[in-house]
Amino acid sequence: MELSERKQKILATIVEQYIRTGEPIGSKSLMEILPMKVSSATIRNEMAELAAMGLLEQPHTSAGRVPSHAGYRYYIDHLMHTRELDDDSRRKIESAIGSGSDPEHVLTRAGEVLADLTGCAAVSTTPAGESTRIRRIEMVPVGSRTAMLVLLTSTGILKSRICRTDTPITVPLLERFYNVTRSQLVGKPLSDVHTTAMQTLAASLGADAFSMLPFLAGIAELARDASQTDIHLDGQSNLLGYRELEDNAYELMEFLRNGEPLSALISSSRGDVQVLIGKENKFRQLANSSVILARYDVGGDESGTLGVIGPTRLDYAKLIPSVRFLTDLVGRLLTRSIDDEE
Amino acid sequence: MELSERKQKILATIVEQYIRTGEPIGSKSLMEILPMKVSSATIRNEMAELAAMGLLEQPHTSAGRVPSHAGYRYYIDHLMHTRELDDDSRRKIESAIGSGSDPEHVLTRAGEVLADLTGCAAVSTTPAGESTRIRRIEMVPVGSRTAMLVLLTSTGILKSRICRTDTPITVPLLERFYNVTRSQLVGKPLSDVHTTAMQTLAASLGADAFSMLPFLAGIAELARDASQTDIHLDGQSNLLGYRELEDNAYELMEFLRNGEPLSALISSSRGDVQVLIGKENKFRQLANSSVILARYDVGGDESGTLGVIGPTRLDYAKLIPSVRFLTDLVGRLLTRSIDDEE
DNA sequence: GTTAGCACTCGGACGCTTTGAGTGCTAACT
DNA sequence: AGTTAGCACTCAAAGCGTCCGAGTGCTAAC
Repeated sequence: MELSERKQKILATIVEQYIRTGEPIGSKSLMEILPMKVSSATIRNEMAELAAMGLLEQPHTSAGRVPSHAGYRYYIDHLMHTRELDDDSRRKIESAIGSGSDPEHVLTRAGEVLADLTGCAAVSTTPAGESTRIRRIEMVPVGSRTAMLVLLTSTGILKSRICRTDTPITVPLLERFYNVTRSQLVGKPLSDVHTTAMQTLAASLGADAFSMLPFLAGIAELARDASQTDIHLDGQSNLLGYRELEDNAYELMEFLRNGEPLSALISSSRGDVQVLIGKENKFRQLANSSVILARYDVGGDESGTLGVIGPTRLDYAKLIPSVRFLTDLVGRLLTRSIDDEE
Repeated sequence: MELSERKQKILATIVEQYIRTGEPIGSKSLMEILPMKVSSATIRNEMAELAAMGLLEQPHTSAGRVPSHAGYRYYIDHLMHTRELDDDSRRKIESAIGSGSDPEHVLTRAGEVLADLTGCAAVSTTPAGESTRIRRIEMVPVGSRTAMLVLLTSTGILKSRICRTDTPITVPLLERFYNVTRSQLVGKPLSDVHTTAMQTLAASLGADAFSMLPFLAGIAELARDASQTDIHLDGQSNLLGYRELEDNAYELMEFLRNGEPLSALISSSRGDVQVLIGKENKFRQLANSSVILARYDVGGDESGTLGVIGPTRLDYAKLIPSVRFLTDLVGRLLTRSIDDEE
C-alpha cells in the first residue's frame, strides 16, 4: 500500500493525536496541528480516501476520524519514530528493579515497573526452556514423617513442597535420598524427571524403594512445576481508566485473572518486540486491546516474556522502546545472576 | 436497642432481601414476603420507625428502604441465623486446596477458593509471629562469586535471594558459612537476626569476616523478609460486578493493589471472625464495602489472616461460616504440615 | 489540485412530560 | 391502641422532542 507523503503525514498525526486524547479528530482541528497549510476541505478529501483504504474509521457520521486497526498497523510499520527512553527514566527503572534478588523478584518488580510506566496491565513470565536443569535438591525434615522438598533450577527458580510418608524419616534415609538425587537427578534437564522415570529409579533402590517413593514422586512434581512458566500480572486496575475498555472491563479482568488464555497469548510471542493490535490476537476479550510482547533471553535456549496489555491507542512510539529496554535489562540481570562466570 | 418481634422480623427480611437483590425494598413487596399478614400501611409505619432509629435508609423519597450500616450491624449481632456449609461445598473446598503443598500454596489456593465461593475479593496472609524461628539456611553457589541464599522458617515459609561477593566462593568458605549459620542462627527467632547482629557475628569471625559479610547480610535481609507477612489478593475482578461499587471501582482496585493500607486493615483483625461494615473500617476507599476477617492459628503465637472484601450487602449468614471453615482448614493444614509430631 | 461554501447528518445535552413505585398522613375500623 | 384503607404527594427513571455544534460530503469556482 503506497501513500502520498501528505497522506502519511495526516495518518501519523491522527494516530498520534488520538493516542494522546482518545477523541476522534476532525478535519478542522487537524488543520491547525498539521505543519503544512492546507484547508480543511483538502484534509477532508484526504481523510475520506484514507477511510476508503480502511486506515481510518468513523464512529458515526458526524464525528471525526479514528485510526482503524489497519491504520495503527500502517503507522507502526511505516510511520512511527520510536522515542528512546531518557536517561532519567532508565535510571529510575534500574533502581526500581534493584539487582541483588532472585529471578522471581526481578520479574515481579519488572511487572510493577512496566505497569506504572505504561499505565497499562503488565505481564511477566518466569524463564523456561528445554535446557533448564536441576541445580540442587534439598530435603528438610519438618516432622517425624514430613519433609519439605526444595528444588532449585539452573534458571534460579525455587520450588518447594511438603511431603508426607508412612515410615519415619531417619538419618540413613536422608543420606540415601541425597545420594540418589545427587548422583541421578541433579544436573539433569527438568523434562527428564517425570513420574515414570522416578518409579523406575525407585525400583532400582530395592529395599528403600517403599520409603523413598513419596519423596521421589514429590521431586517429579516439583520438576513439572518448575518447567511450567509462572505468569505474573500487575496493574490490572490501570485498565479501568480507559473509556474504550469500560464496557467489557469485567470480561477483560476475568480474562487476565485466568492464567490459561493468558499463557496461550504469551506463548505466541516471537523474537524481539511484537505488537498485536486489536483483533490481531485471537481472543475475543482482547478485541479492543493491544498487546506488546517481548522476549528476554537468559543464555542457552531459555527465555521468558514481558508484555503490556492496554487499549489499542497505546503510545507505541514510547512503549516499544520501554519494553525493549526492560527485557534487555531483565535478561541481563537474570543471565548474570544465574550464570555468572561459571 | 430493643425491637419488637415484628420490627426484628421486618428488619431481617429487608436485610436478607436486599442482600439477594440489591434493590431497595418497598412496603408492598415486603408485605408479600412477610409470613405475617398485615397491610402495607402497617409495614410502612414500622419501617418509618426503623428508619427513625437509623436502622434503615432511603436512597430517595420515592424509593424503598435499604439497610443502613447500623441495620446490618443489628442484623449480624442479633438476628442472623448463620447457614453452615453443606458437606458438598466442604468437600469441594477441601479438594480444591489439596493437602500436600507448602504454606504459600495453601494460602494462594485458599484465596482462590474464597474468591470463587464468595464472589468477592479475597485476601490471605502468610503466618507470622514472635516465635517464628529459622529452621534451615542453605547457600547454593550459582557462579564463582555468586550464591543463592535460601532460608526456611518454622512456619514453612521459604525465602531466597541472590548474593554476590568480591572474593571467590570456595569450599572452605562454604563450610565455614554452614558452621556459623548452623551453630549461631538456625533455631533462633527471626527477630534476633537483624543486620547489626550479623555485623557483630561477622566481626567475631576474624579473618573470614570480609568474605562472609555479604552472605550474613543477605541472611539478615531474608530474615526481615520472612518476618513480614506476605499478602495475597485474589478475585478483584469479582468486585466489578457490583453496581454499588461501580463509581469508585478504580479507587477500590488501586487500594487493593497497594499492599500497605491493605496490611494495615488486616493487622486490625482480632480473634475469631470479625466483620467490618462500611465505615467501621477507617479507609475512605472502603466506605461502601464490608470486610470479613478471620485469623487462623498455626500453633504457638503464630497466626495469619484470611479475609473477604465486598459490597456491604454481603451474604453474611453464608460467608461467615465459610470463612470460619476455611481458616480452620488452613490452620489445620499448616499446623500439620509444619509441626507434625515433632 | 485546492478551496470556499453550503446543505446535511447525527450524537449529546437540555428540558419537558409521563409513569409508577413508594411514601406519609389522616380518618375510619376493630 | 393498634391496624387498615385511601389519598395526595414525591421523585427517579424513562421517553420524547428540540436545539446545538462538530463534522461531513459535495459542488462549483479558483
